[in-house]
Amino acid sequence: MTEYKLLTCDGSAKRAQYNTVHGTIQTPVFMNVGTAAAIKGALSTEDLERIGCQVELSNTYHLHVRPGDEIVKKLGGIHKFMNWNRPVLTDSGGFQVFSLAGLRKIKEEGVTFNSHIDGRKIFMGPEESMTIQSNLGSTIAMAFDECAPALADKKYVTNSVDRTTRWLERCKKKINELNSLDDTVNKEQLLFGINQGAIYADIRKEHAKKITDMDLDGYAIGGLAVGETHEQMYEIIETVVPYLPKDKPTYLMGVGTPANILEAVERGIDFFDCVYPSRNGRHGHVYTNLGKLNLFNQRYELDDRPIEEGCKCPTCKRYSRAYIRHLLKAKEMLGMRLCVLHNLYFYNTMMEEIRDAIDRHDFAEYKRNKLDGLSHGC
RNA sequence: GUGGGUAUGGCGCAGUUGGCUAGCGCGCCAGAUUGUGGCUCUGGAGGCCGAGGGUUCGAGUCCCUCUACCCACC
Repeated sequence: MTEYKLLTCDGSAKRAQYNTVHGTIQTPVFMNVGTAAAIKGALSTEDLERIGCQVELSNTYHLHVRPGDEIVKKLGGIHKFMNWNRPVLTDSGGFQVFSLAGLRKIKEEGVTFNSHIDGRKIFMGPEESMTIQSNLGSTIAMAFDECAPALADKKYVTNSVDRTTRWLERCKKKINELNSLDDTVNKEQLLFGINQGAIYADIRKEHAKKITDMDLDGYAIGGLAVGETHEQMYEIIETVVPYLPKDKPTYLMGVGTPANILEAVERGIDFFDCVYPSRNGRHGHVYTNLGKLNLFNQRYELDDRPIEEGCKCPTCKRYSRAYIRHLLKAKEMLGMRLCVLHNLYFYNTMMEEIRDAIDRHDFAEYKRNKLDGLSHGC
């Protein structure tokens, strides 16, 4: 059922089609981030269809603490729960080990957190993460990893990555067991492994080789965009990608700006996700082909133009910068919603343009022109 | 009309027994934010301290007059 069909290559850039039980994903793709089974900013699944969202990303940890993965399972799994029938990728909770630092204790078996909702102690290891993701029934489950800080020293990173590798073996074993159970929501749930190693090329390389040998459904590069420079990030992608299988999807986790995405596609990445379009949208920062605008700025007070002339998103077809600015300043929910709709449409449309450019073997030219426009503010 | 109270940046307030370039919250103007806590953080602009006079080396602080507003009583 699952098949990664490589359609075209343009340099290192890949154009592929990924067939899953929940439908086909055209790559390169940007996954729209809906941590708690919803895109923040009051977007509905109808909205997501309207703005070209192919994959929605959701989060293991967040759904485990609320409403509880058992509840989602009883309600038929995350697709039925959200009323979204296209692919869903669930992040493993591994990143929360890193982002909720201070609230956690890492051991070989797993990690003890304090819930950010009510403070209660939660234990999560590879098996727990896989069980939760299985209960959710997402299309793609992510391995439970540790995202070490970019500035961590080499010794710490070596130990951390070794443990992440052992965790990955446990994830694989567990998901195979879960997929073969009778009452499993999605018996064809896929598992992506995650490459780690901070900014150390040799650790990254070794780790990439090891996880590739484990023959997983896809491969992510994690632990980037967490404090290192853009140049370091691009170098690491160039270091790692050659060691990952060509006939499997690659996923750069948590990245990034439109410019980051263009650079990473050029280096062979298929999947992306980032909170920027939604979080920035909520904060009134909107993307255009001529740079980013901050709609809170006073200069838009009397600006009756759409966010971007010619944009076909639901927001730009009807509403002005001045009106959206007013909504944002008045803290009206509609203000955030209109900005998030526009931003996700912008990202999804950019990915479509990228796919077309690769199809035409014209990616380099497309990228140059796009970056030239974006450089005004992105 | 009488008695009491209050006047400090757009709004709400602090300003100790008079003592260096008058502070705070909100708002405003900008900037951050990369596998999301609708959060948070960082800068910045803006005040002849109601008006006038006086005491003092020195007054937002003390005294006098006036003005505006608030409360009570007539």
